This record gives sequence, C-alpha cells and structure tokens, in this order.
Amino acid sequence: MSGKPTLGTVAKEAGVSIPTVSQVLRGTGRISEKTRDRVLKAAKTLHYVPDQKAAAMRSGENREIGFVINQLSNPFNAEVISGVVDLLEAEGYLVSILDTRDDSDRQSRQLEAFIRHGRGGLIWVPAVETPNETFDLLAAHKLPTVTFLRNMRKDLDHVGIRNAEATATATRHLLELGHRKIAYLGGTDMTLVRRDRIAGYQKTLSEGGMGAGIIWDSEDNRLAGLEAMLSLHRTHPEVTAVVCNGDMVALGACLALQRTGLVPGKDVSVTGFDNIQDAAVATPPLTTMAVSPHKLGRKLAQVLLDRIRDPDAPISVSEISAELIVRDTTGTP
Amino acid sequence: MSGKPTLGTVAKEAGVSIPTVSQVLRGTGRISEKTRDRVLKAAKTLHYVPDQKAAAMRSGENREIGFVINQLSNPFNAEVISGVVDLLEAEGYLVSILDTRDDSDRQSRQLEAFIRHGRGGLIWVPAVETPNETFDLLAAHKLPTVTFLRNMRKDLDHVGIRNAEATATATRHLLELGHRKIAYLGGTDMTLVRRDRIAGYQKTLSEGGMGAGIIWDSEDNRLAGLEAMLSLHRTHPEVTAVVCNGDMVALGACLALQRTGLVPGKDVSVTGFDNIQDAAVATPPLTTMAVSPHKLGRKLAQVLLDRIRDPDAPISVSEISAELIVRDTTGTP
DNA sequence: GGCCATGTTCGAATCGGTTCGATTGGTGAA
DNA sequence: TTCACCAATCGAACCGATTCGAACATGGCC
Repeated sequence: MSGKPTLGTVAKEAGVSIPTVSQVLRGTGRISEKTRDRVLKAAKTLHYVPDQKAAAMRSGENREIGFVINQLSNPFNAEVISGVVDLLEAEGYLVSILDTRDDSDRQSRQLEAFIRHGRGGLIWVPAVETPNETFDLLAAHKLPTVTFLRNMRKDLDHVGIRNAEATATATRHLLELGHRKIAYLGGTDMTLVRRDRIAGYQKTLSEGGMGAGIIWDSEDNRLAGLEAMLSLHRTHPEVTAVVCNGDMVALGACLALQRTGLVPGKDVSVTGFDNIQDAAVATPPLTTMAVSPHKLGRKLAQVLLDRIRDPDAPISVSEISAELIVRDTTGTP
Repeated sequence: MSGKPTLGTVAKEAGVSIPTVSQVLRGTGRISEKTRDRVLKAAKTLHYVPDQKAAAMRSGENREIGFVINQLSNPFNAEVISGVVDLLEAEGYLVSILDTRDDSDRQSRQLEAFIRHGRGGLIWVPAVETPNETFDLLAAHKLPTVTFLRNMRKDLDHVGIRNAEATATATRHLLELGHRKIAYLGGTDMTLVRRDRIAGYQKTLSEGGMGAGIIWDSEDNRLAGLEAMLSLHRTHPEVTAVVCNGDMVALGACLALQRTGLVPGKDVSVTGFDNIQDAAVATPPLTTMAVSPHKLGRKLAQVLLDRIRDPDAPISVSEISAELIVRDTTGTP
C-alpha cells in the first residue's frame, strides 16, 4: 500500500518465493498451474508492473531505443518516426526521441544522456558538424547504431536516400521540358546530403552541356525559401527553373514567384524534395521527388534489429531511390 | 577492454575502491586531492559514463521525464517541446518523447512502457478518448504528471490555453469589422479544447445577437481544411467570415477560397489559431491567435519540477492567454 | 610510549529483478 | 523397503551503482 509493488510484494501475497514469481511472469521454468494462477492473481490485484531497469541491469538486455533527429518540426521526419516506432513497438521496444536542432553541443549532451540512461540501440541523424569524439563515445560504449540520411562513417550501419540520383532525375525532367537555365536552391553549407544532391544536379547539367549551374543558398524552411527565391530572381532573371533542396524551400519559392506576379509551372518551374503532405495540397500542387517515409522508417528499424541481434555482422548500407512525382509546378518554359 | 567501463573498472585502474570512485565522481565525502586526480584521470581515459539506471535503482531518484504528445508532426507542438526540453535539460533531466497520434490504445501501451522503464515525471496531452483506467494506472504508480492542452482531470496539474477567451477575441474582431455571418471551421468531434473554443465563439455571437452560428467539421490539417472550406462555401454561400480551430485548417481554407476565385481578407475573412511559422509567410499572411509555445513549454517544465519536488502540493492549473495578431486574412466584408 | 582527534578510504548492505544450481516431495519400478 | 528419477520450487549470487558506518593511517599531545 505504501510503495510501488515489487516482486517481493507479489511473492508474499501469493505465498511463494521471489524467483517463482519472476519465472511465472516471464514464462520461463516449470511452474505448476496451481501456483501460476495464484501468482498471476496476486500480480493483478497489486497492479504489479515489472521494473525494466532492474531487469535490464541483470540480464543485460535493453529494450529501449533512442532516436536522435536533427529537426523534429519537419513533417517528413515525423512520418519516418512513425514508421520506426510502429515496427519496433511491435517487437516490444520503447522508442524515445530527442531533437538536436542540428546543434552538435546539444547533440553530444543528448547522446551522453542516452548512454547514461541506458539504451539498447540508436537511430541517429548526425548533426552537420559532428566531431569525431562523439563517434568515439558511441564506439567506446558499443552501442548498436544506425545513421539516417547523413552517412558520415564507414563503420556504422546506414539507411539513406539516393540523393544524387534523385536530383539528377529532377534536373533531367526540367531539361527534357526544354529549360536551359536551371538553378539549385537550398544550398551552400556543405552537408553530405546537400553535396550529393548538388552533385547530381551538376552532373546532369554538364552532361547536357549546360555548364556548372547556379547554386543559391537557403535554409530548409518556407520563409528562407521565399527570400532566397526573391533574391535569386533579382540577381538571375534569366533562370526559368529551380531544383529545390526540399519541399519547404520549394513551397517558399512558389510563394515568392506568386508575389512577384509569376506563375509557378508556367513562368518558372520548381521541383521539391520529400513529398510532404502540403506538397500535394499547395496551389499549384508541387512537382517533387518522393521517398516513402514509412518505408525508410521500417528499413531503419529492421537494420537496427539485425545489428542488435548480431553485433558482428558486416556493416549494412541501404539507399532508397526517390521517385519523380510530376504535378503542376513544372512545365515547358 | 571487453565490456563497458564500470565503477569497478575505473577503481581497478586508479588503484582504489569502488565507493571511493563513486564519491569522487559525485563530489560527496572527503577525498584527498591526490586520489581525486588519479580517479578522474582513470575515468577519463576509460571514457567512463555512469549507469543511471543502476544509480536510480539504489537512490530512488529518476531524472528521466516522459513527454507524451498527440501529434508530433504539428510544428506548434515541436516548438513547445523545445521549450520544455531546454529548461529540463538545464536541470539535468532527460526528456524522451512519444507520439500517440491520438490513438488511446497506443497511448495506454506507451504509458505502461514509460512506467515499466521508469520515468520520474510525465508531461502529457491525453488522447481524445482516454479511458479512466489509463488515469488510474498513473495514479497507482504515483507518477508526477502534468497534462497539457486538454484538462481532463481535476486531480492532475495542468497547463493550457484560455481557449474560450481566444476564440471570443477572434469572433469579436470579426464582428467589429462588420461581419454578420460567421462560421466556425474545425469542429464537431467534441474534444474539451474544441468545446471551449466553440463555446467562446458561440457566446460572443449570441452576445452580439447573431444566434447560434454554424459549426463545420474538419480535422487539424491543411488538406482537411481545404475540403471543409469548399463544402462550407457550397452549402452556406452567405458566410463572410470563418473562425478556424487551428492555423493548418485556416491555411487550407485560404487555399480553398483562392481556388474558388475568392480573396481571403476581402471576400471572406479567416482567422487561425496557434501562429505557426507558416502563418506569417503564407499569401496572404494569416490573422491568427498567438500563444508563445516556448512560454507554454517553460511553464510545463516548471509545473512538473514543482510537482516532483513537492508531491503533496495543491493541484496547479495554469492557463495562458492567446493574443490576436491581425494580418491580411481579415477585413471589412 | 600510549591515546585521542582528524582526515581518508574501504566493507558491506541495498535497490528489484534474473539466473543457475541445489533441494524438496512425490511417483513408480526393482 | 529402497532407490532412481522427475517435476516443482527455492537459495544464493549477481548486475552497477549509492550509502553509512567502521577501519585505517597519521600526527599532536600528555
């Protein structure tokens, strides 16, 4: 009545020993039906819930997974999380989420907190400027880890998107429509992801004989995309198409065009990346590169489970292709 | 070299006993400088990180907080989470987040998981249809809990928004502009929050002699808002203003108006709720009711800390006022 | 030299489970 | 009656930390 119920409380209530209660509740060992029933009834009347941290301590098994992401407010990430959680919860794991907001100091504090509090595995979008010692910390504690989106280490499992292939597809789509002046919006801080996406864009341009292209800086949100598009258009009015680093940027760019009196898809073509829910609803609906976030999430969960089950298996790197979804923001120039 | 470093490993490395290492690292007891240095150096070279679950087991203190939210993909919620995490991390707590997606079965599994895995406190947006037994579970385990947004129990601390006051303000704003046919968009499933917001709307209407008003159903996202506005306009073309239950709905409604050839703020006025980032950037920028999510987050953290420190303190209920931000989607009819 | 005060360090118990080997009681066969 | 065997249950050690009181060494004083 005073404190929380423990194995001891249940054991006394049922008139058996502590190990017996433990065996009944976990279904191990040979227990007669009579005592099993007695124990189960006692556990129920006392509202007994086992203390996982005590269990984890002895058995070494830890059914709690950490998910460290760089931007919780991005709806694409939220959907990936759903996919991960669905699969891991079905396997009896608890997934707890932290948001680094791409701050590597906060990230290192959070990862250390995960280690202190004991996690059995980690899914992680490393912050842009993650120092080596952060990777060392994880290695020192032998924490099964899968990186997501940003593949920064050859010694860790990874799940990501074929970024270069995707932007190449988007760029080729615009070339085939007849565009000749195509800019890339969403970039210059050199994330690995951005580097790959820009590489795909540039490779396709130069294969088409269009030179190096124009890279224009923008953060990954609507407001930044809007401002970047305005300045791009002011500086390079000859540009008739932009490949955007993300849907948020692309939607911002469309707003900018509309404010300038231009029609996205007629005067200037725009492609996005992610296929977030808003992309389909926007006016006009956004042409974009789609990757199923749920598929990514399930893959992440699967790779992590495999790693937990066999810590010595070879490193796994999975890259998922994005698919071009043509809507109304792209057209002939 | 093989397993994780423990107090024992560090003790052997430094040539002292386990309690000594513990005392050095937590700063308790009187330790000579000489051994302190030796211990600290050993801890550093071994990358020692204390195991919180072992510590929590002995000391009873649990510095891990659970945050159970109903919709992770809502950017407003993401900002609230930032506020909570900032304050609690500074106090040495780890905040882990789960998303119920308003599914009460998933919610009950998640809360039980939090109890099993041991949390020292809980911030919680209860799912719409939360059964009593879920509340009983928390009470049975004496888990310090603060509800957020949805105040469903008189026996739990709460932090929320003055919903009725806010929609009353929005409705009065529209009345003062001269609107006479004002609908409420985002309704009818009877969440407490919605009930309060609708009550504020209806009270203001009837005080202004406008009758009961029109309540139109919509979920809390852009696409739903768009479709709801289309059907509302088809059914009730006389409506010249809509009070929306949230910004996402309001933005969807504006899109719907634009598709119909109407101008938000001129032909039909629209107010939102939350002041999410997109509200300021949209074309036209959205008139909305703003509550500082960061302020809400810090309040939540503070109330929870107070509860943890004094479990017997009287129940605290804090409601924060929303502020009208007039932008371009409201005007004279 | 013996004794106490002071400051450091360590032994042992504890938290709530799990695990394994040992013990108990009952049954059937020799 | 004795013995072997099997199923059911329990004792005790352990996981990694914390906590408290006891032990120890040192030095000062009588």
